[in-house]
Amino acid sequence: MGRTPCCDKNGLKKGPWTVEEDQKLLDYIQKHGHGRWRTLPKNAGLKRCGKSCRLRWTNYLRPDIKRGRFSFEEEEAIIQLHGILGNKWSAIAARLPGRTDNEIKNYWNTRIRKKLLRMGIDPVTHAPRIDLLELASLLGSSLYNSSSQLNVPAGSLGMGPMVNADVLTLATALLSSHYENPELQLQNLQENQLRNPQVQNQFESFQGNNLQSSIQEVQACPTSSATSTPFLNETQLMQAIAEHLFQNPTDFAYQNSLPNLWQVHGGHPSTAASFTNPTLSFDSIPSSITGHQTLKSNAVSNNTQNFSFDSVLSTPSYTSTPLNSSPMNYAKGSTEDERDSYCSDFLMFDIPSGLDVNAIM
DNA sequence: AAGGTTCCCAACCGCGTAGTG
DNA sequence: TCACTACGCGGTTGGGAACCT
Repeated sequence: MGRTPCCDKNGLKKGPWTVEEDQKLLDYIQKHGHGRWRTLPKNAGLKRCGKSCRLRWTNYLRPDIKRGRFSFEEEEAIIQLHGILGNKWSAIAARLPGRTDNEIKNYWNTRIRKKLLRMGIDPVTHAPRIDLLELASLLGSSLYNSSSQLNVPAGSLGMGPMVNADVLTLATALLSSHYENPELQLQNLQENQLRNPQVQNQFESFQGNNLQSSIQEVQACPTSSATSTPFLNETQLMQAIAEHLFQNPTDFAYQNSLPNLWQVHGGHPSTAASFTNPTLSFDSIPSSITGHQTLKSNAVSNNTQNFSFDSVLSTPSYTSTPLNSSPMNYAKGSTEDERDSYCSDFLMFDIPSGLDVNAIM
């Protein structure tokens, strides 16, 4: 019973690989293939366990490994795929030629994750940070309350909504705790929302709209959309979603997210007059890929037989929303860092006007 | 220059699961 | 069906590099 020890016993070596070890492993695999990893080290004359050899090969020695910095396109693809697949690093790596799951995982944890947090995006859900959204919601509702209480028309001063003192106090508290401990703040607010049905609906709505965010990410970044991104065209994106649903048949958030795509075009299927591109529809996804009749039936029930990702991706209405217009673009980064700016361009969310998010961030 | 801190990434660990007898 | 092996995956860690004070 039990698992056989890997490296701990038998005097097997651990830690960094030497050049000699690399050469032995390389030579052996080039001559014989890796075969059984378990027996490889013995045959190759290495004092390593098979697991260590496999890792060294797949993450470093494999000839098709691409080295160096991740390109903009790769980073964009990772974010898109992570929004669909979550922490399925191997699945993400499978769509990024030459990159390993370990490399992508490290890159996510050390760079992208932090970048998203800086931009107010929750790296787990890919939704806007709930704390900031709630603040916006509070300020928005205060507009209504203060208008009635003070009998001052909204925006009558030409500088956005009036905010009462209580809301200002709450906002200050929110923001200060956000700066002190953003992670904890997010957690606390999410817990609060679970006790607050109204906000919970908002939260679930955002979770369910992850895919929508992904679509906006793609379309809102014209220079990096399907035309220039070598990794994720619309078919690949659809396939990734379909695979995700196939593997997670109870993931209602994603099932719901598909019809929610209509909201991109005005919130209702009937308004989607531009959805006429016949080249890619839900019906074009083989059931063998989706494994989910519900995926297709959902689409059909929403009159989406002509639904096309292309139409979503290429529709200019969202891509051209100017900065500082209403609804204002949330998470529009500054220009100080080109990469950040680039990234923030395809992570845009609507926030009521009158809230200076840049000042908060 | 030196010590401390943070960042980054290669490698490890343990679990889940497919395959096999 | 069960026991076991082998592999692959995702989370975590350790140590060197880079940066800061």
